[in-house]
Amino acid sequence: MPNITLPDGSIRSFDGSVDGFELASAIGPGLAKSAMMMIVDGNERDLSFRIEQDCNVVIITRKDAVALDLIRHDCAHVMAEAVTELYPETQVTIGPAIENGFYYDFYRERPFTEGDLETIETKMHEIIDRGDPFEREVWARDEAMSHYEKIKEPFKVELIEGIPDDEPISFYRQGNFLDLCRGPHAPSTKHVGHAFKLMSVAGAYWRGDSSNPMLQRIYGTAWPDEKKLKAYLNMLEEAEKRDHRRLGRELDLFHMQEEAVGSIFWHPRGWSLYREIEAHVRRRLEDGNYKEVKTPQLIDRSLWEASGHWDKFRENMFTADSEDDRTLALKPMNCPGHVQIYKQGLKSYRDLPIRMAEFGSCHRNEPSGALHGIMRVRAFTQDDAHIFCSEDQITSESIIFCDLLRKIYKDFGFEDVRVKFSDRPGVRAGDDVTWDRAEEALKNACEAAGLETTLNPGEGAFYGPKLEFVLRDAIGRDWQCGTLQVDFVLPERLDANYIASDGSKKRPVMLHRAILGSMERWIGILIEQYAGRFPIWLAPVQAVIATITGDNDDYAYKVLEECKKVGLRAAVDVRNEKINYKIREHSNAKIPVILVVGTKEQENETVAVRRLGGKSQEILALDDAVNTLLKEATPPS
RNA sequence: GCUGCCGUAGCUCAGGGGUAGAGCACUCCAUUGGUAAUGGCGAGGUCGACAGUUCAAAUCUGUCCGGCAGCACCA
Repeated sequence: MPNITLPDGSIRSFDGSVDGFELASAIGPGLAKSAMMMIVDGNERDLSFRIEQDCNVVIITRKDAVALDLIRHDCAHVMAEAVTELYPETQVTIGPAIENGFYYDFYRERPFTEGDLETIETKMHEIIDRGDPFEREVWARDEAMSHYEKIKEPFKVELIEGIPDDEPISFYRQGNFLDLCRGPHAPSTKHVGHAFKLMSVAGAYWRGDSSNPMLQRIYGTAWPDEKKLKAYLNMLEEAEKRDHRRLGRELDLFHMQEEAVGSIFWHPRGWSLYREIEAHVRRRLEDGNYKEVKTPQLIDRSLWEASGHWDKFRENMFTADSEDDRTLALKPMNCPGHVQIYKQGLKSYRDLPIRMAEFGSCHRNEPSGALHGIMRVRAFTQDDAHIFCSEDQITSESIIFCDLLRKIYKDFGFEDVRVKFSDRPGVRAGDDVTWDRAEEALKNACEAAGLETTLNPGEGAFYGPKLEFVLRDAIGRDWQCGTLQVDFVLPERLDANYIASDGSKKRPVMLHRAILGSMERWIGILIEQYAGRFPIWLAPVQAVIATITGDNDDYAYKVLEECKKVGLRAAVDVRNEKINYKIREHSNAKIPVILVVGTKEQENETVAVRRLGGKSQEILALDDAVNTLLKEATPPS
């Protein structure tokens, strides 16, 4: 005799057990038709689930946000059915819903081709139109095992082995397709709808482990309706236009070429951007009482052995031989070098904290498949710093750091940053007591700094826990930029110490920290963030002076001189082209300001100020215009 | 690194066993024009590299290099 409480607070009573279909029908025929699944006391259930006891129930229709994952997961099953129908030799493995869609991993000898995707898609539409119901079955463990052993699907056997004993082993059947699955699913394949598209095929290791066999992953996207699908595909197209690799070329910022894979050739405009960013961070660091240093590129392997990098990082290091038979390594990190500076002379507790910064040029031999534009390269510059402090300074230094980081992110237009807290990994240095202290200190700092973090379990560095500050690029990929890492190990390995107030010798703690992460990655993110339309203080060319006719050339050069005198980055365009042509070209080049000078302006010593994207113009006296621009071009204070 | 796809002019792309194509960009000429493309002429390519098949390879095959997507790895 269940009494069922609905989201509006009303209660429905039934004489006997009731399933979701019956419940939805009792509420209304419209709901019965559009119902996809239900949530019973917080648990997602199929509509066919029988309710025996009093509970709270929410009926989910395709309009509900949670239905999105359901549709995508259903769609993955439909895809798996299509694939097994078309290519019976294929083994299915797993197929979850993900952000924006779903995927399914298959195992087969011959990989899928792009052409196969179309075939599969057609078959999927067919299956959806067939509208077979998704039917849940619960099997005994040994039955399930022997089923998959019999049909020779070792991946599924492995999955069953991983299901805890107290969990039911459920299958879902639709038509002739049967799949091990936790569920829930919509009532039938018809409920998936036709607003989906298969996007790509790629290899993916079984269980995400590169020592396992590689599966064939098909990615798809699925939405409640056609309109949302179109909007998503549109968004992808728009995102492609702000891809930093494309804008880097279009705006003449940098290029890369085969002879220097993973390294960047910065063009004048890109380098201007780079220098402006560096200068700004440098100002902020000076305000934050950091001292900037510079350490060697090539360092003898003995130091890397002592620091532990030779052991842990050897594969990623470039080496070179010197004439006296030494093996030198291009630095992949700056920390050992900074410790060397710290160790020059005795340090007292009174010297701490020491905040040592470097725009450290690092080389890492990244796997070729990891390289990505200027976001992931082999030669990059970290806005690195190490804070040498005592253990009881960890929290306060972390808070100061988080404030600085947020200030700098805000300067560059990033207000919302996701922060991951990575705690102790399985393989680590240092004892558990030390780890407890380090994690505690970092946690306290996050709280005090008002940072919301998500836990990234087991992903800390081997020497300590870390915070990762993550930004997202135009095509939805996440990139770690800033980081804060607590390290008790390196000072020990490299024998750094200080004299405490009681006269004893103590180990300092090292906080490894970066804000931008790498200049290169940061610029990549920045290009995409602004879609190439940089704020005027960062813009490589802040203003172009464009003439109407050749008679205005002299005056144009005079305007240029005035701009340059106050430090504005300006250029003239005295080409024999119409003003329309010049406007269009400099607008496409995303120059923030165009100063048009014609005979009228020349006679009155004025300029016509036209801003990027603006429709109108403003006539200003030359002095006023220069002063206004100068003010706007001042970096954030 | 692994799997798949791709590589033709500076860019975007067509073509495809027998003399290499377009648009934009570039050069030069004419045009001196008021807020997102003035008109015309011209130049520009060992068709990623190397091997093989063939009378003949940009085209077919193989190997390598590089790029792209994903996986793995990571700032």
